[in-house]
Amino acid sequence: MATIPARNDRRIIIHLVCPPPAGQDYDCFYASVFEVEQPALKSLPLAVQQKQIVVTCNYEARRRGLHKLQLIKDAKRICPDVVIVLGEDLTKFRDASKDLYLFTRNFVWGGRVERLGFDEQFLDVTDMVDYNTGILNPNDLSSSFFHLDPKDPTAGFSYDATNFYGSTYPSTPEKPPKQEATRTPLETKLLVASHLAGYIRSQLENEKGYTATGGVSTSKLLAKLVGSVHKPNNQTTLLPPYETGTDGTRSNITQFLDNHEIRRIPGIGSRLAQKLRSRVAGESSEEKLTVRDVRLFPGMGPAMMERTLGGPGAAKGIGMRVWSILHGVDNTEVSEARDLPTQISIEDSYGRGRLDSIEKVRRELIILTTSLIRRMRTDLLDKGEDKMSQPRWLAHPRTLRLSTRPRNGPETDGVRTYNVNRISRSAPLPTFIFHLDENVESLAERVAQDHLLGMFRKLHAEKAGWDLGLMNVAVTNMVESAGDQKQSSGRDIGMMFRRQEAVLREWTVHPVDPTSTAAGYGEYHEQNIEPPNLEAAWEEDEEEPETEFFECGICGAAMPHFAELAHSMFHEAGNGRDHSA
DNA sequence: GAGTAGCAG
DNA sequence: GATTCTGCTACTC
Repeated sequence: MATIPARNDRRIIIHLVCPPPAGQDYDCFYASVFEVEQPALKSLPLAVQQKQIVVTCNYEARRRGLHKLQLIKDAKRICPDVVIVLGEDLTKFRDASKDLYLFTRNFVWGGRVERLGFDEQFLDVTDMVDYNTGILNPNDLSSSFFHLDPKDPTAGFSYDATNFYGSTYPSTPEKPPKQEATRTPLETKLLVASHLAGYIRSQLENEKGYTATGGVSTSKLLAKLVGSVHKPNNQTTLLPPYETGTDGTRSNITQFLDNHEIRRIPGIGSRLAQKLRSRVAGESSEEKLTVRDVRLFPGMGPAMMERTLGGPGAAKGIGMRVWSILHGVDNTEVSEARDLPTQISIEDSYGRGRLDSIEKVRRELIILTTSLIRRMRTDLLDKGEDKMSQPRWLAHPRTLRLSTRPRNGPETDGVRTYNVNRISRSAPLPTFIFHLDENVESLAERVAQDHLLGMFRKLHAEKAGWDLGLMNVAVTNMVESAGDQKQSSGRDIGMMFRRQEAVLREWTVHPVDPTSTAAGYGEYHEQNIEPPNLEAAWEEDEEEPETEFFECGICGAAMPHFAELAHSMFHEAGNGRDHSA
């Protein structure tokens, strides 16, 4: 038996899809947003259009034979009375998604909610469930109370802890409800969590008008997969046992995962599935491959997996990672709420002949950049609480990227048949883009004219002959603004110390040790600390920043202004003149 | 840092 | 298979 990493079954994770997918991988979030806006649409066949395509549609449309990624003209032929709404501008969907996310985050201690796309969320509810499992009264399970706030005994909801809320896998309708005494601790926690999932789903429906499918288990992988067992508008909890017993009882995880088609497993995309298929089923097999087929293939293990999936370009440790997920082992954390995106991009696609001259390109670049700057202003700008305070950039992207997709793909390289279809160029983002006193259109024109067009010519050196299917303008390489009082004061003292050390190292001259700079740089990455950020450098375009120095009254050290807060906290924490102490 | 690949909805 | 309009991570150079 090959080794796999131990599964961490101490966590409890809930996965929500909003709204529930109705079929295979069917997401109709966009359609739901329109329905919530205009409830009359619910009973009509509704399709959301982007370009020539139905990107998604509601249940009624689906019932009439429409489906995702269908051509508009086919949709109209099949269902002549279909209501078509335009969904190329994602603003509305982005806003709805954020609203739902902030809503669920209210319930979850520590804000442990991660978003996946617009319509999915992972909730790490370990602490809430542990707390509420601990206070269960075994003598009166049927009238339990779930505490949503340990400091407010009235906050929460009543529930019946003798049974799971919603469905389970395996479903056990024929068996009588188990007595609490016979439940394992894990089973009890999952049961309690199922009621929390049900409560959050009902709140989502009552308060926001969105139905959701839920999955409850101990990892993101399992919660997500089990959530799609009972759809729509239901939830499923993956029941223990999670381990294969010595007495031969089968792990429900293996049971559950084994029948899944390999491609359906999150993390196994089309490329990995293809590689696995050719290893296990031979080169040109059309058959659907299940997790069991792969797992039980003779000689299969982490090593063969690595040989199958590894190679140049592959992620490190891919073999072990995939081998683990086939056994239901996924110890990836639910990432903490992120309040800033790591990149923002705007793209549009173009029909034949729509983008075949530099003048057309220029016009489109201005349009794209206008949207991009608007998005930067809504997503990266802190508007300030009162009218007196100045808006402030929360982050400064440092890189501008232009991507295009030539209509027939780039030069076919003969070996690879599949379409690697985007090409891109990046450059430093001009800092005038952050000017708030200039109007968006004229900023966009400058960016397009003075920066993007040059990048475009690098991508497409030929003066003519190209015909582009897509252009995308992005800002990436986001650097959060440091020195913001609100943010800084929220951090713990340990964070301050590490920041302090990093800041000082950067500003200390080490003439004898040439490795010191590199060592300091490495630390930012290891500890995930931002390098010192010269805020002033971003504010003005051509001018050199004038760094104001602060002199510490305790130790006499001089430092740039941004280090002052960290430095004084260093002393407040009881440190004296001697920094080496 | 630049550019690409592959994952996701 | 790729079609839409994104956004994330991680690789190579």
